[in-house]
Amino acid sequence: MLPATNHLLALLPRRERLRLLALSSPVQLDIGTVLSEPGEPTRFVYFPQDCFISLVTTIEGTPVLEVGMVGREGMLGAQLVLGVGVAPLHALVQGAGPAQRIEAGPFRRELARSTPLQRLLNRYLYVLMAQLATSAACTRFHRVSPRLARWLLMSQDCAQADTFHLTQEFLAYMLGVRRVGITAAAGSLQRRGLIGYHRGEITVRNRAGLEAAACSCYAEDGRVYSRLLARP
Amino acid sequence: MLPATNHLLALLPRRERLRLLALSSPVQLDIGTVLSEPGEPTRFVYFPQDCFISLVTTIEGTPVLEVGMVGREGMLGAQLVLGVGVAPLHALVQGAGPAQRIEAGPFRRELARSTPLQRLLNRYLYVLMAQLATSAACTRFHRVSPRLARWLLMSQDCAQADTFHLTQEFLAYMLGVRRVGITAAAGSLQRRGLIGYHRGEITVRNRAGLEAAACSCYAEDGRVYSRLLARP
DNA sequence: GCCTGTCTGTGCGGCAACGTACGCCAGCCC
DNA sequence: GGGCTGGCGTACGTTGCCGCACAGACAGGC
Repeated sequence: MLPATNHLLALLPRRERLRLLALSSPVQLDIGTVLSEPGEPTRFVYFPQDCFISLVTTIEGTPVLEVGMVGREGMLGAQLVLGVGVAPLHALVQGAGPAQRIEAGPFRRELARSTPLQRLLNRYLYVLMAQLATSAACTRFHRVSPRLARWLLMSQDCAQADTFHLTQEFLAYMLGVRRVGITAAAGSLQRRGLIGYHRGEITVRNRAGLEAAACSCYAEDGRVYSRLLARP
Repeated sequence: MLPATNHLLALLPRRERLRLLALSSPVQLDIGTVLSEPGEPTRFVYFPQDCFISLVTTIEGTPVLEVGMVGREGMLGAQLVLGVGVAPLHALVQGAGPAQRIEAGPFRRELARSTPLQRLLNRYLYVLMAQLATSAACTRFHRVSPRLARWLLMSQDCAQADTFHLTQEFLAYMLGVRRVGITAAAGSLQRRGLIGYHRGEITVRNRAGLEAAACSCYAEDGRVYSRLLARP
C-alpha cells in the first residue's frame, strides 16, 4: 500500500476502484473545516486517505457531542447510499491531510451502476450505525478517562500517526465534558506514561497500555468493523 | 385505516404491499419477548401493527440503554436492507400486540426484486440512524424528567394508546438511570397533571403539556421522520 | 525585551444522579 | 386472616462532573 489508501476503496474490485478514482479528485482537507451540516444538501462525498473527520450530533442546531469518526477506513456522505441527499450530522475535519472527493451526482450514478460498491457501502453503513449505538451507551456509562483513551486510540487508527494536534478545549467538546475534565483525565494518562502532551501536541507513548486504559467500547467497535469489512 | 396498519407498509405502492403481505404471517408479540440479540443471525423481520419494540444497546453483552424504538411507523430487522444478516441491537417487546412477520429469506428476495421497497426502507434506515445519534446526545445532556417525558410520548406514538403497562424499574432500565430517579421524575410529571400512574399502569393525561415538558429531541425526531417518510 | 494570545493547571461551591437501604401499600395465594 | 411478593416512596451519604474563576506557562510578533 504505497500511497496512503482509503480502505473502502481498497476493498473494491480493481475495475470498480479505478472507475471511482476516475470520478474523484484529490483534495487536501484542512483542520477545522466543516464538511457538512445536518439538514444541508450533500454536494460531495469524501474518502479520507490520511486525514480524519468527526461526526458530531447536534441539539437544537448546536453541535455538542462526537458520535462517530471517519478516517481512512471509512467515508463521509454515506447517506447517499440510502438515497438521501441530506447530511445527518455535523462533520468536522479533525486531522488535516489528503482525501479523494467525488461530486454527489456522479457518485450516485456510479452507485446505481455498481453492485459491489453498493454492497460494500451498505456494510459500512451498518458499521456506522453500530458505532452510533455504542457511542450512546459509552457516553452515558463510562468515565471521562477511559473515554479519552478510547478516543485517542480511534483517532490514532484513523490518522495513522503517533502524534496529533489537539487542544484540551477541543477534546472536551468532542467528549461532551468540561475542559478541566480533560485536564484531569489526560493528566492521569500521562502520569501512567501512556501519553505525552504539550501545548496541543498529543503523543501516544504506550499503545498497549492505552488499550488497557480504554473502555470496552474501543475493542467492541473494532470487532464489529473487522467482522463486516475484513478483506475477504 | 380500518385495521391497525404498519406505516411503512402503507407507504408502499399497492402491488408491492400486497406482495409483501402475501409473504408475511400475522403474529402476536408478547411483552418482554426478546426478538434479537446483537451478533445473532436475523431469522425474521417484523412490521408492528399495534405493538412496539425497544432497541437496546449493550456494553460487554449486557443491555443497558434504549437507543431507539420501533412501532407501527417502523420495522425490526432493517439490517437486512444493508445486506447484513446479523442483528446490531437487543430488541425487546415493550407493548404487546399484533405484527406482520416475514422470514429473512423471502424478505431478502422480495427486497432484491422491488426497488420501491428498497428505497422506502433505505429512508427508514436513515431515520433510525438519526434517532441513534439524537439518543446519544439526549442521554448525555438532558435531565431525567424531560427524557422520561420524551420516552412516554414516543411510546404513545408507537402504541397508539393513552395507557400502558410500565414499571418504574423498567423505565429506569430503558433510560439508563436508577429506579428512584424515575420515581422523582414521574412524581414531578404527575404533580403537574401530565400523567397518572398506579402500580405499573401509566396514563397520559395531558399530551400537550407532556410535549412541553419533553426535551427538544422529541420534536427533532418527529421532524426528521416526517421529512423522510411523509406520505408523498 | 515586552506584550498578547493560547494552552494548561488548580481551586471552590454546587448539583444531579449514584448506591444502598428501609418501609409502606396493594393484590394474590394459601 | 396472615403471609408473601411486587411496585412505589423516602432517606442519607457519596461522587463525578458542572460552572466559574484565576493564575502560571509557553510561543510568536513587534
